[in-house]
Amino acid sequence: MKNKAVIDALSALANEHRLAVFRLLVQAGPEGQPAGAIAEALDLPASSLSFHLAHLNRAGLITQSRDGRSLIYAADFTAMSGLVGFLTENCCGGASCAPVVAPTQKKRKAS
Amino acid sequence: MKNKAVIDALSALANEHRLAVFRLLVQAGPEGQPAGAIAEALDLPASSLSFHLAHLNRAGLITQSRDGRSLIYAADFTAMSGLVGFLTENCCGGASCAPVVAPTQKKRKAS
DNA sequence: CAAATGATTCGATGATACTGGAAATATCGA
DNA sequence: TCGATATTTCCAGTATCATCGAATCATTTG
Repeated sequence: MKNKAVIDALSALANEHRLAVFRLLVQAGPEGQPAGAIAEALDLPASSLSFHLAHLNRAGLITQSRDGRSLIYAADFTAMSGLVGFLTENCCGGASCAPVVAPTQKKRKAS
Repeated sequence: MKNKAVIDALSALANEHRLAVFRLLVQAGPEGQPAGAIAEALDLPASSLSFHLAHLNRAGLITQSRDGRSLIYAADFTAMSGLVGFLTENCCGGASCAPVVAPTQKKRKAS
């Protein structure tokens, strides 16, 4: 994964709404969701959502396909794993990060 | 890791210079590097670098400590692993991402 | 074709981020 | 204390990002 691609992906996810969209699509699985459903679930104006979807799409984190009038968006797991791979490569690859990742199972309800 | 913290970390890394700084510090290891050395290595004006270091520090990705006149910055591996943990939790936790992460080893240290 | 529907693009506005020189702060050594 | 060194803070100017209503585009249906 190129440096530029990593930055694009990071800045795409570095936004409240886009992170929410992405998580929603990850949960929705490979079948994805139409834009309208996302807008309703996240309570976002259509034009705003479209802006964010385009951003995520440009960054390669989600894919777009048409089904009739609806545009279906789905998370691109390959890109996601590439990003995580890049981060772990630069963090855990050499050092003390890896062992810390696993125990992150605790479900805390911090505000 | 809270949602807000994740966004802070992502947006901190979503910048060419800050990502470079962070990678440099990761490579530098727990001992870190003084601001001046970072500025020279990355060829950044002191005031610009200071801005970025403050940003990374606010996001919890790096730590600051003083050694004489020098301020030493070091990567915070815990925060980093928290971020990676969050991302994998939302990606690989449920699906097909995990298997892709592991094989990302071209040059690996003795296991 | 025309109407209805799902979604994008346009455009103006406000907010936030980045940059880097100059001035200020902190520390060390003589 | 003075001067040199390491960094930060201040400030302004510039650039980029986010918002969302209105207009537009694409598709289906009658």
